[in-house]
Amino acid sequence: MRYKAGLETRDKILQATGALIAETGLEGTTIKAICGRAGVLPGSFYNIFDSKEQAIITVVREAINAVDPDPEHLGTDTLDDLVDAYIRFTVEQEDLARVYVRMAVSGTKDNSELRGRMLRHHEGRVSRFAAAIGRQHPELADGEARQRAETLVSSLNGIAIHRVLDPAFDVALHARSLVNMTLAPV
Amino acid sequence: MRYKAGLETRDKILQATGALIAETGLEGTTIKAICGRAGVLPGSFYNIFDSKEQAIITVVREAINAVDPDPEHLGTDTLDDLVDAYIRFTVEQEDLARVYVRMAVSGTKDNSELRGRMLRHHEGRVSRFAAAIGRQHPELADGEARQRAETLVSSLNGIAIHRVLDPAFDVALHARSLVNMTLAPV
DNA sequence: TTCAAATTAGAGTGACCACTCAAATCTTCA
DNA sequence: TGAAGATTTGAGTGGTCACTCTAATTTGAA
Repeated sequence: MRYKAGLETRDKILQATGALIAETGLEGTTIKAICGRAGVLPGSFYNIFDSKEQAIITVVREAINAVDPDPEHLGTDTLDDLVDAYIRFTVEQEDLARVYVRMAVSGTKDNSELRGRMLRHHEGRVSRFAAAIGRQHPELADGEARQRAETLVSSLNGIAIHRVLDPAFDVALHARSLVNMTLAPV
Repeated sequence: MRYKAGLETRDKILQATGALIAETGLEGTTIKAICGRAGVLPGSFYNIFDSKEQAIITVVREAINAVDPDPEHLGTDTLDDLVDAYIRFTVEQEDLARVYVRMAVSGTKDNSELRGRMLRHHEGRVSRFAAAIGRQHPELADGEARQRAETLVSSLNGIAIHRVLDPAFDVALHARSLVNMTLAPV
């Protein structure tokens, strides 16, 4: 992918993939549908992406990065910023959020490739949450902040998933409640 | 299904389905595999179940019921009992837990059939959690107990899902921490 | 013993899907 | 401008899958 044409094709494919996920879920997002929508042929698709999965992962990752309150990882984000970004992704991109969850639980228990990647992503998020907690409450031991971050992030995942099931679920309310509990003194 | 033979076939199919889910995940759990393992032919399968999905749902539901601390819904269960049962299902039946989550997030946003059923199930669980919280802390307003139960159950879901991704994740630790936070005074 | 209904047999169906490949064409830069 | 390499073309492949259908067989109540 060194020429302009390749980049344009890539963009068209990613856009078509995102639109299809929103409209038809993962079921409707076939190679044929993606290519048809993007005005591209399967050969071109596979010239750029190794697999359908790779294209989908790219779409999700870019959407997640788009709401990052501190994309450069400068450590300037507060816990509220981080939680906000998380909620925004969940609420504004619910279709992608569903796909994200779905990828996480797909495959067998020893399908380590994708799972490892998601764990690393989760790990990074926990670290940032822990750092933000530490900044806000310096009296907290590092280990304590980290454990609270772990509980918080996993719990937020649960909130997000429930919202995927029930669009009326008040994500913000429960997220706030979790943050308060997390920052409460022992 | 009025004769003994039909019931036996049903059992064989459910057992084979459960075993296949544990061994190969949802991908390997095809009609062909189920029938082969159960020593049954597709015709028999479809004489008893309307679809593959129905058989899988049956397996999951029966496994969840099997760990219910109060199957008769007498209201004798404590919050710890409920959380324990939840954790047990997550840890001991991790393959089924993964399938459970997967079914929840499968399909499109308006695939209301299965989703509605799971929401009702979740709703029932929240009610029992709320009742247990109320029994333990009668000074709490009903609405408050219920909201805490909602946050707790959703958060536990998140914990469970993370455990599905990372078998080393200490579910019990984080669950306990959540319970403590939930029961803490405002 | 009879017979209607339940159950099994098992080959078959049609659809769909992710992905491939070799030839043709285009793009860039030396 | 030439040529190396990037990109497109698009028909094709091999496979899998959930599910169906009709005829044969078995069951159990009357």
